[in-house]
Amino acid sequence: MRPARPNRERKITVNDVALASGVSRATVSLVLRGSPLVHAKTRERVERQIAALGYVYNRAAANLRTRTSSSVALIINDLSNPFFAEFAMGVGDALVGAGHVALLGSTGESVEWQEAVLGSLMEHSPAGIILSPAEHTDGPRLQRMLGHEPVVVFNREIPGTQWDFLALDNRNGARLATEHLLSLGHRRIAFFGGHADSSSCQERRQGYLGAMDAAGVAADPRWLVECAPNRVESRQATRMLFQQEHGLTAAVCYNDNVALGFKLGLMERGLRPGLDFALTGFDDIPEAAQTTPALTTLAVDPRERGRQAAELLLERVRDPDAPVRRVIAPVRLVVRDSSGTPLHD
Amino acid sequence: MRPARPNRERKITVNDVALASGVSRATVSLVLRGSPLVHAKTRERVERQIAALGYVYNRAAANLRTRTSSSVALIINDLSNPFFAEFAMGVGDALVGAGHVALLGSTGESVEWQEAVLGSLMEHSPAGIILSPAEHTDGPRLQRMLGHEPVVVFNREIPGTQWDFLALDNRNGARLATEHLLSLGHRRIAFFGGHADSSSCQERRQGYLGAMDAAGVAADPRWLVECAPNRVESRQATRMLFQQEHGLTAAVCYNDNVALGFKLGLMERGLRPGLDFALTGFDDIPEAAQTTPALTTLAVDPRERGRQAAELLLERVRDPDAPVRRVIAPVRLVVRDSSGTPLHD
DNA sequence: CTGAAAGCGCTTACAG
DNA sequence: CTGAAAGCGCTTACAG
Repeated sequence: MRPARPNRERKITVNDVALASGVSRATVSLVLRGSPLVHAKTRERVERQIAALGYVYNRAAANLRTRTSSSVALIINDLSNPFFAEFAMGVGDALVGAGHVALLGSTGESVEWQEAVLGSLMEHSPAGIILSPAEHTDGPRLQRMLGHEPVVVFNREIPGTQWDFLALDNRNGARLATEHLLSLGHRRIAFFGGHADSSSCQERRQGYLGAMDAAGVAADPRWLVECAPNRVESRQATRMLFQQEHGLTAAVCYNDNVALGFKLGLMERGLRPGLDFALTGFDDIPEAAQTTPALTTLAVDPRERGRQAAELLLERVRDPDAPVRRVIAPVRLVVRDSSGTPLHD
Repeated sequence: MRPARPNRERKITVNDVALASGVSRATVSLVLRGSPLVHAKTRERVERQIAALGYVYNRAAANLRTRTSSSVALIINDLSNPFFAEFAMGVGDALVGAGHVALLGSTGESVEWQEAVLGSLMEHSPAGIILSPAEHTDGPRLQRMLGHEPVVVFNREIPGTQWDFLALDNRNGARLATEHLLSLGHRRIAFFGGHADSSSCQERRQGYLGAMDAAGVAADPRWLVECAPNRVESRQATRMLFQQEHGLTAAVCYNDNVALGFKLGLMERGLRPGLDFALTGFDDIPEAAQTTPALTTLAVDPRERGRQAAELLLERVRDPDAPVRRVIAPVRLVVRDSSGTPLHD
């Protein structure tokens, strides 16, 4: 509610353009909106004045009059993660293409901050919200806060809400990774990393367990290791896995960062990734291809997901009564050195 | 200029709140803005109705009336780079704290796209612009386009413009890195990576040359190697450096990504980073601490830079006539394994 | 094809 | 302390 400072110079308005080109405001407005009602000569005259005066369309005023909005709130739980940064770029690109603009908010995985940011963004009357929610988001509370606002939820399901949802095909991705390791001869394969209470971790574990089961391999529950989805935690957590003698030869990691941390953990105890121990990741971050050995992983194309989220939201804005959608985006296995060559016992 | 769809339900306005609480619109407005003119009893009554009706303040309408703006355009050349993503988070945080919101645009280093994005964002009447410009931005053209709009330029100088500028202390950073390598006994030190026509590369090279000069070491011009500031290019470019026999023992790299690519290049030819060859980076991206050996680099705190940029801009908005500022943010040397132990010839 | 008038949701002097 | 009125920059029926 804090007021900002007014601009010094008076802004050029449709009025000024109308005066300068000798027509009414209404006509200028029609020209701006590309109406065919205006005579070509008149249009040309008006457009010349628009350029000459340096007129800038005031979309906020137009939106107020028409009770529309040309902005979309984009709330990202962790923008410092390249996956989400790429997603944000995709959203931004698609919105600009549709004449919209993204209002950016980042929450740093804090539910409180997320609420504050949402409150602030709501006052700018976005046409809708694209939300990559913070962990442990309170669904019903959020639902109450946002009312009938069009919302697309990305990546992480929010229990107790009825919004459009876009996510990766976590289950199939983990299944593909596991099948790949199985096909190389591995049997004692861990699933490593992620928080067991998050929907994406659960889905990936299901994919892993499904593949193990289908191959007739009994997965020891102790092969499911939880850890925060980042490199530091993962590196440390490898210790737990190797203190107990499980005889593991491979691991399906929750994501690339976990896999890269795991790799460091392997190297610390003298194991060579890809040779002594096989690994897979998830996300295909740029580094996956750059590291040595290069990381076998699942490509998820976050930029394209961003575009997709923007389109889903714009559709929802156009048709608020359409049935709620769950879109599961495909992922693609990218095989690289880290999963090694066929294993022969 | 494409119209969006109107919301279905009529929005709750100050009028509704006034009616429900039996006061005038003006009084509601005063309550919203926290004016002391309103009687405590009245205020309470109004606030109860605000909550009961679920009224949401329409900041766009208020801004229109007061001819102010509570948004800031944030244009980032490369959001997929964690450095800029962190910067964007810092900007966002500081803006939310000041009751403002960030309109996000990313350009992907394309000057054309940058112009399109700016044009689109300008129609939303931002209070000002924080611009991390694309390479080869045409200064005078941009200046003409943006007129007297408050602008803070980040990271990369735009020749031919007169805007506030925030950058890292590139010269001193490179100097510190070079001095560090010198202190370990290195003499044949390359400066590796970056585009020679970019201001930040020029500054870093100056810091490097200055330190070499001060140490009485003549830097061979062929030790200055250009390459795009990313890992892939850098890895390839190491070839050129080692094809010629320079007898180099260390390199100051343009940034961390270049250094990490360089490291891969070293390993490909059997050299051990930190043991056979010393390295430094610039930025202190999270990976710098995680890689093995950990990378000696310069910490630049991009999140804090974001906050700083937001504050600079808000000051500029408040006082458009204040003298133009050039703020050079300090950087801090972080010594890690990649620069190795003292060298004895 | 063009113009006069009303109104989007707010704030702000100005009276009372 | 509160209310009536004007106006921010636009668009949109409605006449002409």
